[in-house]
Amino acid sequence: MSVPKFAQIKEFILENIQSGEWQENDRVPSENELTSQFQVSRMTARRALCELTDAGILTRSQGQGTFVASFKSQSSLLEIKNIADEVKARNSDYSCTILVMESIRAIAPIAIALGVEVDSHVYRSVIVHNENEQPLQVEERFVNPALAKDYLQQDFHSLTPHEYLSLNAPLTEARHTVEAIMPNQEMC
Amino acid sequence: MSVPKFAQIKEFILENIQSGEWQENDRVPSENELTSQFQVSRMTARRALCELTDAGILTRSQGQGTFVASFKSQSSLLEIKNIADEVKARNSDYSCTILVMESIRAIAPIAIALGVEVDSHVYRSVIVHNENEQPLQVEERFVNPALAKDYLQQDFHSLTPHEYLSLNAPLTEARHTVEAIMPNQEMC
DNA sequence: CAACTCATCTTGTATATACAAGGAAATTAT
DNA sequence: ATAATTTCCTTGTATATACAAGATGAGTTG
Repeated sequence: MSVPKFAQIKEFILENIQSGEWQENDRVPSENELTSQFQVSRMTARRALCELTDAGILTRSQGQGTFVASFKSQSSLLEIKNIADEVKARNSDYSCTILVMESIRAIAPIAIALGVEVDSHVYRSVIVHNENEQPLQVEERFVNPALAKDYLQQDFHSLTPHEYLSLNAPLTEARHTVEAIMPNQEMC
Repeated sequence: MSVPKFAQIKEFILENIQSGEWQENDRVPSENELTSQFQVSRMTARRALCELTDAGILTRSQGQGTFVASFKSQSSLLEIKNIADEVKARNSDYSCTILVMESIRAIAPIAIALGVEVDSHVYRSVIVHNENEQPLQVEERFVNPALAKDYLQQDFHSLTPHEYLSLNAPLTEARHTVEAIMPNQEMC
């Protein structure tokens, strides 16, 4: 058994998503269906689904099924989730504050780093990560809009769904605070 | 069964780490030991260990055992790992380049955001995340050194251990490139 | 028609079991 | 004494099974 069965099923699912066969929010085969299709036990099919869910590629809902996660709610959420886990392991509590979330014109160095033209529009976010109420990190991010069209919506959406964080509950106790603030007042 | 058994075991392990009872790289109880201590099946004990491993709190090695992960290799690595997963799901390949990794003196707005004094030392990193060779995000990070003493070593170390990424293999195909470059040439 | 119950499908938790494979230490053979 | 083998403990993969719990729709009942 060179490549484990559960990994084969994961590949199968990933390929269907990558090819566009299964779109966002589409339903993917249930545990029982995968059990039949791949001639494996339910636990093995389940493992594939669960690991892809942990990775943020799928979402699951008891009684309903498993679905392709919307790409919007990936990058930032996962990141926050894992930073939260780490902080929790260090016996702390986590929170973050979004200072800035905007679209700006790229100044030269940013444009060069992103490979876009100077003065073209890029997305920018500034987030403060707090540990025990104390600011731990200031994270500034510039995003190439050509490659991530809905970055702004993505992060704005990722704040409202308190549900998502509730799902990953036991370890995650992240708290989101939105404080839309004037841009460009703290950099340069 | 209000709180699942596997979650209780996770809590037990986390508490021992948080209290300092189990230090970094210490060995934690094996699946069989947890099975006896908590009177659960091996699969349940295993689940607790695996989930904490996925969260980056533990590391496992076949034949050796399960150990408390060193905190150094957490935040940045996990983050990279998950961004990599996301990019993979979008049918892309991922790489990142560390442009800057340094200790600087905080200018006013950064100092305020981090709650430290102006001109005091803070850590700063600039990382470019690439998708299909194209720069997707520029991520700049300022870190409060009082709360994360080894941030610089942390990220420098996180580049050499190619092993870590190999472990999380199936989904992760991250590639690290270090290009130590002069600081402060692209911001302001 | 409305409300309720029930069957059914889904995911979630948990167990017992089996074998494979890696690592380390004790045992044995050279 | 050194080298090879064996043994044991560890994690990794996989199965079959059981019951719980959420969601949905069909059917029954009022």
